[in-house]
Amino acid sequence: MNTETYIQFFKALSSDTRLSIILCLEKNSKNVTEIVNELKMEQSRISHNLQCLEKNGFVTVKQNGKQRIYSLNKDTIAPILKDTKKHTQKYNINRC
Amino acid sequence: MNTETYIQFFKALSSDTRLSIILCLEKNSKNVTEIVNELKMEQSRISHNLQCLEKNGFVTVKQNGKQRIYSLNKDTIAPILKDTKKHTQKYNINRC
DNA sequence: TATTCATATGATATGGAAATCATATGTTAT
DNA sequence: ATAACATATGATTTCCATATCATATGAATA
Repeated sequence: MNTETYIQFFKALSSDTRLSIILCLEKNSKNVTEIVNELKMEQSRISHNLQCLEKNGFVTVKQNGKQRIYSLNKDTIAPILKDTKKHTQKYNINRC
Repeated sequence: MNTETYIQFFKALSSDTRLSIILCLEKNSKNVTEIVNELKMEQSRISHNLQCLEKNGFVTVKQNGKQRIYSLNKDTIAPILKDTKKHTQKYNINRC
C-alpha cells in the first residue's frame, strides 16, 4: 500500500465540512436539504463534499423521489472515530 | 468531542511527508539524519513535520548524544492503519 | 409542458498549509 | 574555545484544497 492511498483516505476525513456531515449522519440517514439545514452550510458546498465522501466509500446514496438519502458507512467510520477518541483522550492535539 | 479535534488528528495523518515518516518508523526508531536519507527529503522539512507529529502524540523523541531518536506511537498508529487498509481493500479511494 | 423543488456540476477565486531558504541552537570532539 | 556535526526554528513563498458563484440536471406536480 502506497502513501497516496492513505493520504486520500485521511484527507477525506480532515475537513470541517466533511466531518460535520459524517457526525450529522451518525444517528440516521438524511437527504441533502436536511443536512444543509442542520449544518447551516451552502447547498453546493454540502453536495460537493458529499460527492467526495461517496466516491471514497464513506457514505452511500439512495434515491427517493426527488430526494437523495445519504447514509453513513458505519463499518468504516465507527472504528476510526473510536481509535481517534482513544488517542485524543491520552494526548493533546494541536494545530501544526 | 468537537470536529476541530478530529480535523487536526486527521490532518496530521494526511500529508505525504508525515505519512512517509510514519511508515519509515514502522519497523524501528530512527534519528533525523536517517529519516532524511531514507526519504530523500530536506532536513528542515523532516524536522518541521516531526515537530507536528510529536506535538500530537504520534511519535516520541529520545536524545542520544547529538542525535534525536524518533519512535512511532504504535498504540495509535497500528489500529488506524489497520482500519484504513480494511476500508481501502473494499472501496476505491479517489482524489476529491 | 411549464413550473417548482431537490440536487449536482463546472469554473473561478481565495485562504491556509506546507516547502523552501536562511539561520539559530545544541552537542560533542579537537 | 573553536570547529564540525545534528537538529530545530523563523520567515517567506508557493501551491493546492475548498468555498463560492453561477448554472445545469433531474424528478414530481399542477
